[in-house]
Amino acid sequence: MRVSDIIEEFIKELFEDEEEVEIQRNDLAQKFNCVPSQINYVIATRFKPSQGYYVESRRGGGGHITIRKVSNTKSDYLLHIINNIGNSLSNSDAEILISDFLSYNLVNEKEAKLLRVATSDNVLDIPKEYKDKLRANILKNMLLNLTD
Amino acid sequence: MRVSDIIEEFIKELFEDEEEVEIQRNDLAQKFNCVPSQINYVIATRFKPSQGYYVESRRGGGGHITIRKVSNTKSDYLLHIINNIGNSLSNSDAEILISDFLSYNLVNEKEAKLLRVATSDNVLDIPKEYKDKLRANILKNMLLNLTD
DNA sequence: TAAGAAAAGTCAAAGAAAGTCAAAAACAAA
DNA sequence: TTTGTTTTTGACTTTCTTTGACTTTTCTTA
Repeated sequence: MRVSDIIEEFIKELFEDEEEVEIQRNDLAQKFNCVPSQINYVIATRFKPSQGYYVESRRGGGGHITIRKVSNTKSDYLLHIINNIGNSLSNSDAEILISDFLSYNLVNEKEAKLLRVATSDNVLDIPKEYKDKLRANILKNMLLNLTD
Repeated sequence: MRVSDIIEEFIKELFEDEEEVEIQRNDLAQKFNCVPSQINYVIATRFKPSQGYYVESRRGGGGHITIRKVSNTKSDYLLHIINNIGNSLSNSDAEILISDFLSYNLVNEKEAKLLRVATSDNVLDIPKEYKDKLRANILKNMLLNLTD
Protein backbone atom coordinates (compact mmCIF):
# COMPACT_ATOMS: atom_id res chain seq x y z
CA MET A 1 0.00 0.00 0.00
CA ARG A 2 1.25 3.43 -0.88
CA VAL A 3 2.32 5.89 1.73
CA SER A 4 -0.10 8.43 0.35
CA ASP A 5 -2.97 6.03 0.89
CA ILE A 6 -1.90 5.37 4.43
CA ILE A 7 -1.68 9.04 5.19
CA GLU A 8 -5.06 9.60 3.62
CA GLU A 9 -6.55 6.90 5.74
CA PHE A 10 -4.95 8.23 8.86
CA ILE A 11 -6.34 11.67 8.29
CA LYS A 12 -9.76 10.27 7.59
CA GLU A 13 -9.68 8.40 10.84
CA LEU A 14 -8.96 11.62 12.64
CA PHE A 15 -12.35 12.75 11.53
CA GLU A 16 -14.13 10.18 13.71
CA ASP A 17 -17.00 12.36 14.92
CA GLU A 18 -15.14 15.56 14.36
CA GLU A 19 -15.99 17.54 11.32
CA GLU A 20 -12.78 19.45 11.48
CA VAL A 21 -9.25 18.23 11.83
CA GLU A 22 -6.04 20.07 12.43
CA ILE A 23 -2.69 18.67 11.48
CA GLN A 24 0.88 19.83 11.44
CA ARG A 25 2.62 19.07 8.26
CA ASN A 26 6.02 18.35 9.68
CA ASP A 27 4.73 16.13 12.46
CA LEU A 28 2.70 14.05 10.08
CA ALA A 29 5.59 13.76 7.68
CA GLN A 30 7.76 12.57 10.47
CA LYS A 31 5.18 10.12 11.67
CA PHE A 32 4.98 8.56 8.25
CA ASN A 33 8.58 8.95 7.40
CA CYS A 34 8.10 10.98 4.31
CA VAL A 35 9.02 14.42 3.12
CA PRO A 36 6.68 17.18 4.24
CA SER A 37 5.58 17.99 0.76
CA GLN A 38 4.04 14.59 0.49
CA ILE A 39 1.43 15.78 2.90
CA ASN A 40 0.59 18.51 0.43
CA TYR A 41 0.30 15.94 -2.24
CA VAL A 42 -2.11 13.85 -0.24
CA ILE A 43 -4.22 16.85 0.58
CA ALA A 44 -4.21 18.08 -2.98
CA THR A 45 -5.28 14.76 -4.38
CA ARG A 46 -7.55 13.34 -1.68
CA PHE A 47 -9.12 16.24 0.13
CA LYS A 48 -10.44 18.32 -2.70
CA PRO A 49 -13.68 20.23 -2.68
CA SER A 50 -15.15 17.71 -5.05
CA GLN A 51 -14.51 15.14 -2.37
CA GLY A 52 -16.27 17.27 0.18
CA TYR A 53 -13.33 18.79 1.98
CA TYR A 54 -12.28 22.30 2.63
CA VAL A 55 -8.71 23.18 3.54
CA GLU A 56 -7.04 26.15 5.14
CA SER A 57 -3.59 26.64 6.54
CA ARG A 58 -1.21 28.96 8.24
CA ARG A 59 2.56 29.19 8.05
CA GLY A 60 5.09 30.33 10.59
CA GLY A 61 5.53 29.37 14.20
CA GLY A 62 2.52 27.47 15.42
CA GLY A 63 1.41 26.98 11.86
CA HIS A 64 -0.98 24.21 10.88
CA ILE A 65 -3.32 22.81 8.29
CA THR A 66 -7.02 22.57 8.93
CA ILE A 67 -9.24 20.26 6.94
CA ARG A 68 -12.96 20.52 7.25
CA LYS A 69 -15.34 17.86 6.13
CA VAL A 70 -18.57 19.02 4.77
CA SER A 71 -21.48 17.32 6.33
CA ASN A 72 -23.58 15.99 3.56
CA THR A 73 -26.67 15.72 5.66
CA LYS A 74 -28.34 18.64 4.06
CA SER A 75 -27.59 18.60 0.49
CA ASP A 76 -26.61 15.89 -1.84
CA TYR A 77 -27.90 18.23 -4.43
CA LEU A 78 -25.27 20.80 -3.67
CA LEU A 79 -22.53 18.22 -3.72
CA HIS A 80 -23.87 17.04 -6.98
CA ILE A 81 -23.71 20.56 -8.34
CA ILE A 82 -20.22 21.02 -7.03
CA ASN A 83 -19.12 17.90 -8.76
CA ASN A 84 -20.60 19.09 -11.97
CA ILE A 85 -19.21 22.54 -12.06
CA GLY A 86 -15.93 21.42 -13.50
CA ASN A 87 -12.96 23.66 -13.42
CA SER A 88 -14.19 26.59 -15.37
CA LEU A 89 -17.36 28.60 -15.13
CA SER A 90 -18.61 31.65 -16.96
CA ASN A 91 -20.21 34.58 -15.26
CA SER A 92 -23.59 33.93 -16.78
CA ASP A 93 -23.53 30.24 -15.90
CA ALA A 94 -22.71 31.19 -12.35
CA GLU A 95 -25.63 33.56 -12.25
CA ILE A 96 -27.99 30.94 -13.52
CA LEU A 97 -26.80 28.46 -10.96
CA ILE A 98 -27.15 30.94 -8.16
CA SER A 99 -30.65 31.92 -9.04
CA ASP A 100 -31.56 28.26 -9.19
CA PHE A 101 -30.23 27.81 -5.69
CA LEU A 102 -32.34 30.68 -4.60
CA SER A 103 -35.48 29.35 -6.14
CA TYR A 104 -34.91 25.95 -4.62
CA ASN A 105 -34.35 27.65 -1.28
CA LEU A 106 -30.92 26.24 -0.88
CA VAL A 107 -29.67 29.67 -0.03
CA ASN A 108 -31.35 32.79 1.23
CA GLU A 109 -31.24 36.21 -0.38
CA LYS A 110 -28.25 37.41 1.48
CA GLU A 111 -26.23 34.32 0.79
CA ALA A 112 -27.14 34.47 -2.84
CA LYS A 113 -25.96 38.02 -2.94
CA LEU A 114 -22.65 37.05 -1.45
CA LEU A 115 -22.24 34.26 -3.94
CA ARG A 116 -23.02 36.58 -6.78
CA VAL A 117 -20.64 39.26 -5.63
CA ALA A 118 -17.76 36.89 -5.06
CA THR A 119 -18.08 35.39 -8.50
CA SER A 120 -19.02 38.44 -10.47
CA ASP A 121 -17.03 39.50 -13.44
CA ASN A 122 -16.49 43.00 -12.11
CA VAL A 123 -15.18 41.93 -8.80
CA LEU A 124 -12.89 39.32 -10.28
CA ASP A 125 -10.62 41.93 -11.66
CA ILE A 126 -7.83 39.73 -13.02
CA PRO A 127 -6.65 38.76 -16.48
CA LYS A 128 -9.35 36.87 -18.22
CA GLU A 129 -7.34 33.71 -18.73
CA TYR A 130 -7.73 33.08 -15.00
CA LYS A 131 -11.25 34.27 -14.50
CA ASP A 132 -13.47 31.35 -15.28
CA LYS A 133 -11.24 28.89 -13.55
CA LEU A 134 -11.09 31.04 -10.46
CA ARG A 135 -14.82 31.62 -10.51
CA ALA A 136 -15.45 27.89 -10.58
CA ASN A 137 -13.13 27.41 -7.68
CA ILE A 138 -14.64 30.17 -5.59
CA LEU A 139 -18.18 29.04 -6.20
CA LYS A 140 -17.46 25.41 -5.45
CA ASN A 141 -15.73 26.24 -2.24
CA MET A 142 -18.42 28.61 -1.12
CA LEU A 143 -21.12 26.10 -1.85
CA LEU A 144 -19.21 23.54 0.07
CA ASN A 145 -19.48 25.79 3.04
CA LEU A 146 -23.18 26.24 2.78
CA THR A 147 -23.98 22.62 3.14
CA ASP A 148 -24.86 22.43 6.78
CA MET B 1 -1.48 28.12 20.37
CA ARG B 2 0.89 30.96 19.69
CA VAL B 3 1.82 33.44 22.35
CA SER B 4 0.79 36.23 20.05
CA ASP B 5 -2.69 34.77 19.74
CA ILE B 6 -3.01 34.46 23.46
CA ILE B 7 -1.99 38.04 23.99
CA GLU B 8 -4.38 39.17 21.30
CA GLU B 9 -7.19 37.32 22.98
CA PHE B 10 -6.33 38.71 26.35
CA ILE B 11 -6.42 42.25 25.08
CA LYS B 12 -9.68 41.67 23.33
CA GLU B 13 -11.20 40.40 26.51
CA LEU B 14 -10.18 43.59 28.21
CA PHE B 15 -12.50 45.38 25.87
CA GLU B 16 -15.58 43.70 27.32
CA ASP B 17 -17.97 46.66 27.15
CA GLU B 18 -15.18 49.19 27.21
CA GLU B 19 -14.31 50.85 23.98
CA GLU B 20 -10.90 51.84 25.23
CA VAL B 21 -8.23 49.81 26.91
CA GLU B 22 -4.98 50.79 28.53
CA ILE B 23 -2.07 48.44 28.92
CA GLN B 24 1.51 48.60 30.06
CA ARG B 25 3.88 46.95 27.74
CA ASN B 26 6.32 45.60 30.25
CA ASP B 27 3.67 44.25 32.57
CA LEU B 28 1.95 42.43 29.77
CA ALA B 29 5.22 41.04 28.53
CA GLN B 30 5.98 39.77 31.97
CA LYS B 31 2.55 38.27 32.36
CA PHE B 32 2.96 36.31 29.18
CA ASN B 33 6.60 35.61 29.57
CA CYS B 34 7.76 37.22 26.41
CA VAL B 35 9.96 40.08 25.38
CA PRO B 36 8.29 43.48 25.46
CA SER B 37 8.62 43.99 21.77
CA GLN B 38 6.32 41.07 21.21
CA ILE B 39 3.55 43.28 22.50
CA ASN B 40 4.36 45.70 19.74
CA TYR B 41 4.19 42.88 17.28
CA VAL B 42 0.77 41.85 18.45
CA ILE B 43 -0.50 45.38 18.29
CA ALA B 44 1.01 45.97 14.90
CA THR B 45 -0.52 42.88 13.41
CA ARG B 46 -3.85 42.64 15.23
CA PHE B 47 -4.91 46.10 16.22
CA LYS B 48 -4.42 48.09 13.07
CA PRO B 49 -6.66 50.93 11.96
CA SER B 50 -7.81 48.74 9.13
CA GLN B 51 -9.08 46.40 11.77
CA GLY B 52 -10.98 49.09 13.53
CA TYR B 53 -8.52 50.03 16.24
CA TYR B 54 -6.66 53.15 16.99
CA VAL B 55 -3.55 53.12 19.14
CA GLU B 56 -1.73 55.77 21.11
CA SER B 57 1.05 55.49 23.61
CA ARG B 58 3.27 57.32 25.95
CA ARG B 59 6.83 56.50 27.01
CA GLY B 60 8.65 57.26 30.20
CA GLY B 61 7.59 56.74 33.79
CA GLY B 62 3.92 55.85 33.98
CA GLY B 63 3.92 55.26 30.27
CA HIS B 64 1.24 53.13 28.67
CA ILE B 65 -0.44 52.04 25.50
CA THR B 66 -4.03 52.90 24.80
CA ILE B 67 -6.02 51.00 22.27
CA ARG B 68 -9.30 52.43 21.16
CA LYS B 69 -11.96 50.68 19.21
CA VAL B 70 -13.51 52.81 16.54
CA SER B 71 -16.95 51.35 16.69
CA ASN B 72 -20.09 53.31 16.27
CA THR B 73 -23.02 51.71 14.61
CA LYS B 74 -22.58 48.46 12.79
CA SER B 75 -22.74 49.82 9.33
CA ASP B 76 -20.49 52.75 10.20
CA TYR B 77 -18.00 50.28 11.45
CA LEU B 78 -18.23 48.24 8.31
CA LEU B 79 -17.87 51.33 6.17
CA HIS B 80 -14.85 52.36 8.14
CA ILE B 81 -13.29 48.99 7.60
CA ILE B 82 -14.12 49.00 3.93
CA ASN B 83 -12.51 52.39 3.54
CA ASN B 84 -9.41 51.27 5.31
CA ILE B 85 -8.83 48.06 3.49
CA GLY B 86 -6.95 49.69 0.66
CA ASN B 87 -6.42 47.85 -2.54
CA SER B 88 -4.40 44.97 -1.28
CA LEU B 89 -5.03 42.58 1.55
CA SER B 90 -3.15 39.55 2.79
CA ASN B 91 -4.82 36.32 3.71
CA SER B 92 -4.04 36.64 7.37
CA ASP B 93 -5.26 40.21 7.53
CA ALA B 94 -8.49 39.10 5.97
CA GLU B 95 -8.88 36.34 8.49
CA ILE B 96 -8.34 38.67 11.38
CA LEU B 97 -10.88 41.10 10.01
CA ILE B 98 -13.46 38.43 9.52
CA SER B 99 -13.13 37.00 12.97
CA ASP B 100 -13.53 40.50 14.31
CA PHE B 101 -16.75 40.92 12.39
CA LEU B 102 -17.95 37.73 13.87
CA SER B 103 -17.11 38.67 17.40
CA TYR B 104 -18.85 42.00 16.98
CA ASN B 105 -21.83 40.22 15.56
CA LEU B 106 -21.68 42.09 12.32
CA VAL B 107 -22.01 38.87 10.49
CA ASN B 108 -23.27 35.46 11.46
CA GLU B 109 -21.32 32.22 11.34
CA LYS B 110 -22.43 31.31 7.91
CA GLU B 111 -21.68 34.67 6.43
CA ALA B 112 -18.28 34.69 8.07
CA LYS B 113 -17.58 31.35 6.57
CA LEU B 114 -18.50 32.59 3.13
CA LEU B 115 -16.29 35.62 3.53
CA ARG B 116 -13.42 33.47 4.65
CA VAL B 117 -13.79 31.02 1.83
CA ALA B 118 -14.08 33.63 -0.87
CA THR B 119 -10.92 35.33 0.29
CA SER B 120 -8.85 32.37 1.29
CA ASP B 121 -5.44 31.80 -0.13
CA ASN B 122 -6.22 28.26 -1.10
CA VAL B 123 -9.33 29.12 -2.99
CA LEU B 124 -7.78 32.09 -4.75
CA ASP B 125 -5.72 29.87 -6.90
CA ILE B 126 -4.13 32.44 -9.18
CA PRO B 127 -0.61 33.83 -9.56
CA LYS B 128 0.36 35.60 -6.42
CA GLU B 129 0.90 38.96 -8.02
CA TYR B 130 -2.87 39.25 -8.34
CA LYS B 131 -3.92 37.64 -5.12
CA ASP B 132 -3.85 40.36 -2.53
CA LYS B 133 -5.38 42.90 -4.80
CA LEU B 134 -8.16 40.53 -5.75
CA ARG B 135 -8.76 39.56 -2.17
CA ALA B 136 -9.18 43.17 -1.15
CA ASN B 137 -11.61 43.66 -3.97
CA ILE B 138 -13.68 40.63 -3.17
CA LEU B 139 -13.87 41.36 0.52
CA LYS B 140 -14.81 44.99 0.07
CA ASN B 141 -17.52 44.14 -2.35
CA MET B 142 -18.93 41.41 -0.20
CA LEU B 143 -18.94 43.64 2.83
CA LEU B 144 -20.68 46.35 0.92
CA ASN B 145 -23.48 43.89 0.45
CA LEU B 146 -23.74 43.23 4.12
CA THR B 147 -24.19 46.84 5.11
CA ASP B 148 -27.91 46.77 4.61
C1' DT C 1 17.97 71.88 36.13
C1' DA C 2 20.71 67.90 35.13
C1' DA C 3 21.16 62.98 35.75
C1' DG C 4 19.22 58.83 36.05
C1' DA C 5 15.40 55.73 35.82
C1' DA C 6 11.38 54.07 33.64
C1' DA C 7 8.85 53.42 30.22
C1' DA C 8 7.80 52.52 25.08
C1' DG C 9 9.66 52.17 20.01
C1' DT C 10 12.47 50.19 16.11
C1' DC C 11 14.52 47.01 13.35
C1' DA C 12 16.76 43.17 11.81
C1' DA C 13 18.15 38.40 12.62
C1' DA C 14 16.86 33.80 13.83
C1' DG C 15 13.41 30.29 14.09
C1' DA C 16 9.31 27.73 12.87
C1' DA C 17 6.16 26.46 10.15
C1' DA C 18 3.85 25.63 5.42
C1' DG C 19 3.98 26.10 0.03
C1' DT C 20 5.87 25.32 -4.75
C1' DC C 21 7.60 23.02 -8.46
C1' DA C 22 9.92 19.99 -11.14
C1' DA C 23 12.75 15.86 -11.47
C1' DA C 24 13.00 11.01 -10.48
C1' DA C 25 10.84 6.75 -9.51
C1' DA C 26 7.22 3.54 -9.56
C1' DC C 27 3.28 1.77 -11.53
C1' DA C 28 -0.34 0.73 -14.99
C1' DA C 29 -2.08 0.16 -19.59
C1' DA C 30 -1.71 -0.60 -24.35
C1' DT D 1 8.19 -2.45 -24.20
C1' DT D 2 6.69 1.92 -24.70
C1' DT D 3 3.86 5.40 -23.03
C1' DG D 4 1.22 7.78 -19.80
C1' DT D 5 -0.12 8.56 -15.03
C1' DT D 6 0.55 8.76 -10.18
C1' DT D 7 3.66 8.98 -6.32
C1' DT D 8 7.83 10.21 -4.04
C1' DT D 9 11.58 13.32 -3.16
C1' DG D 10 14.11 17.40 -2.30
C1' DA D 11 15.78 22.00 -3.10
C1' DC D 12 14.14 26.35 -2.70
C1' DT D 13 10.57 29.99 -1.32
C1' DT D 14 7.28 32.46 1.43
C1' DT D 15 4.93 33.61 5.53
C1' DC D 16 4.55 34.41 10.30
C1' DT D 17 6.53 34.59 15.06
C1' DT D 18 9.96 35.25 18.50
C1' DT D 19 13.93 37.45 20.30
C1' DG D 20 17.21 40.91 21.56
C1' DA D 21 20.17 44.83 21.05
C1' DC D 22 19.78 49.47 20.67
C1' DT D 23 17.11 54.08 20.57
C1' DT D 24 13.92 57.60 22.04
C1' DT D 25 10.83 59.84 25.11
C1' DT D 26 9.10 61.11 29.50
C1' DC D 27 9.16 61.37 34.36
C1' DT D 28 11.44 61.79 38.94
C1' DT D 29 14.52 63.29 42.12
C1' DA D 30 18.81 65.09 43.93
